[in-house]
Amino acid sequence: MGVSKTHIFSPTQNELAVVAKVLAHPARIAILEYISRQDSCICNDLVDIIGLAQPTISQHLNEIKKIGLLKGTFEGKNLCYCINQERWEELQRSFNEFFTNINRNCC
Amino acid sequence: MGVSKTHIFSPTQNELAVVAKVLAHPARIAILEYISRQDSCICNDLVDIIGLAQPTISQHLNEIKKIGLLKGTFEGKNLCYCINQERWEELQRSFNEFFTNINRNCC
DNA sequence: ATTTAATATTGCAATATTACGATAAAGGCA
DNA sequence: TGCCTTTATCGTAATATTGCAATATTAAAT
Repeated sequence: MGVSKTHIFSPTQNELAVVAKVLAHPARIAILEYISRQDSCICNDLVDIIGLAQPTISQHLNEIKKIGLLKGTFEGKNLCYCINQERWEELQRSFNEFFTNINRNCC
Repeated sequence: MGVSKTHIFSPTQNELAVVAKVLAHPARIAILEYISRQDSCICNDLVDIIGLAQPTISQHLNEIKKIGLLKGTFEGKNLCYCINQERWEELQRSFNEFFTNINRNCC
């Protein structure tokens, strides 16, 4: 069938999976890393830096935006994307909780 | 084209993305959580617990195994899957490093 | 108002993922 | 040996993802 049966899993499990899916592409990892390295947040050169076509970059940015990780504001003609700090720390906590809650003392 | 252009990204970026992709499905999150809750590591009831067909569970286990997160050993008739503690901690460090290295002081 | 530059959207092709029925393989047990 | 139970693999259908060319949109600049 090809459909994820999300309804049989808990909200927590689904949310973690959704966030992981956004991180599951090197371009999106690279985009996040690049934005974080910028002093200002003008990022209209992502296309040149990453090496993917402009529509593709736009789509990846949209995926990242969907989980609330980007705040976008206009600065003149150009769009300015920044990382949403509160959301970022929230996700960091979620992942860390997931990793530490797993009991590995077996075998 | 539909192909991830992995060659234009760094090994670190690709590796993080590969691991995130494994976590990007609620069934695999649920499987990891279930295995971690077991005292022993006999996990032949995953099919009943998760609610997916046996071949599907087998495939998910295989995805998790591919990134080295599972150690499998035979115990009589049944296969025993356990979490690979060293690998688990390694991935926890990778994710934590990624999350903490991102500079969010902008906007 | 027209041009220019940056980003978004649409449409489509190639490929990947998800899921399961059918079947195979392997070990334990009668 | 033959049967049962458990896990793996194959084949296939449905859907999702990735990527880009073409086009649309938006706002600044001329």
